[in-house]
Amino acid sequence: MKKKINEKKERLKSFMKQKGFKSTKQRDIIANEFLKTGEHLTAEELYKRVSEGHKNIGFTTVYRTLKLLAESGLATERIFADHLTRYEPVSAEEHHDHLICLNCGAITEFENPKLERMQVKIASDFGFSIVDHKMEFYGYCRDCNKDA
Amino acid sequence: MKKKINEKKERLKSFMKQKGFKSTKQRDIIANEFLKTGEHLTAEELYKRVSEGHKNIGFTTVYRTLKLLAESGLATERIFADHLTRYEPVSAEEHHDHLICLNCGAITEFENPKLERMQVKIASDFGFSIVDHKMEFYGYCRDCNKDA
DNA sequence: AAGGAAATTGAAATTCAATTTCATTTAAGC
DNA sequence: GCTTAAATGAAATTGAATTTCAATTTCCTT
Repeated sequence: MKKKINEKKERLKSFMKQKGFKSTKQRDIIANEFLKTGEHLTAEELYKRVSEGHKNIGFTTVYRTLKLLAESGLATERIFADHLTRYEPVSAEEHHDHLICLNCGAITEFENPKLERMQVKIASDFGFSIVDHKMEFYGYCRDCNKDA
Repeated sequence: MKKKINEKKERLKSFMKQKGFKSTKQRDIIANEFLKTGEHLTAEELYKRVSEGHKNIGFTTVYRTLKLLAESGLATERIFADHLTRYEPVSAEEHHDHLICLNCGAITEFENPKLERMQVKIASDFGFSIVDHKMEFYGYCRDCNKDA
């Protein structure tokens, strides 16, 4: 797990070098916290986490670092039904989709190759070539079903 | 087709009565244009259409009428990758999904019962009960593929 | 049909996340 | 160490979405 994060940090470093971007303390701290956390965070949420330990890091820098991570391919921007922009570390794994609990807000990821294949087929039947897709289920998770 | 629209207008009327809302010229005109158009329109777009023939109708009223239509179950709010809120008349048909062209912006609808069933099954494997779901394909449509 | 309470309208103001600006600070090649 | 181009962060700006409020309209009651 730690290995993977270091791998990603290396990838970020080389991307930045190639683009002529500088490596800074702030970016290191922010990227580290983001990759470590591995959740669907808004810039605001990541800012809160980061600034707990580092009161001198500004929101703008967190925001821009997330954009940078997205540009370098280490993060993906996602917008769910609450309209907020969230960021998620990109894994080497397959494309995945999301289950979103309307009660507790938990976001669960899943992947299903069979579903993926079906999607590609449907699209091609329309003469449509897929670049990306998005699929979200909204409902109630196991825990919240239990409580009800 | 015209029948369906009238049916919907009836539905709207009874919803409004029940809720104690008043029927006005503006609402009639806006709802009519919206139901007639049947596309994925933003409030801004619908406002432009409506105000061509009725220069005295304000944007706010269009906006509020769309919200009202959504409340009454005659429209659905949708947000695609451009982050704008669009409204779409609700049809009696099955749930449907969207193909969105990254070049020309065309939004094509499709439905696939087999896919739906698969989705329900996947969700239930996670102990998840689905209330709603959203699926969007981003890519290039037949026409734009041709041009390239 | 007139009166009046309550809802509607629409221009303007406000909100709020997202993004940009700009003066100051910092990183990294020479 | 010096230089300069990029990075930082507080504050300002943007733009869609939403709310406010005075004037208007609907519709219920008489």
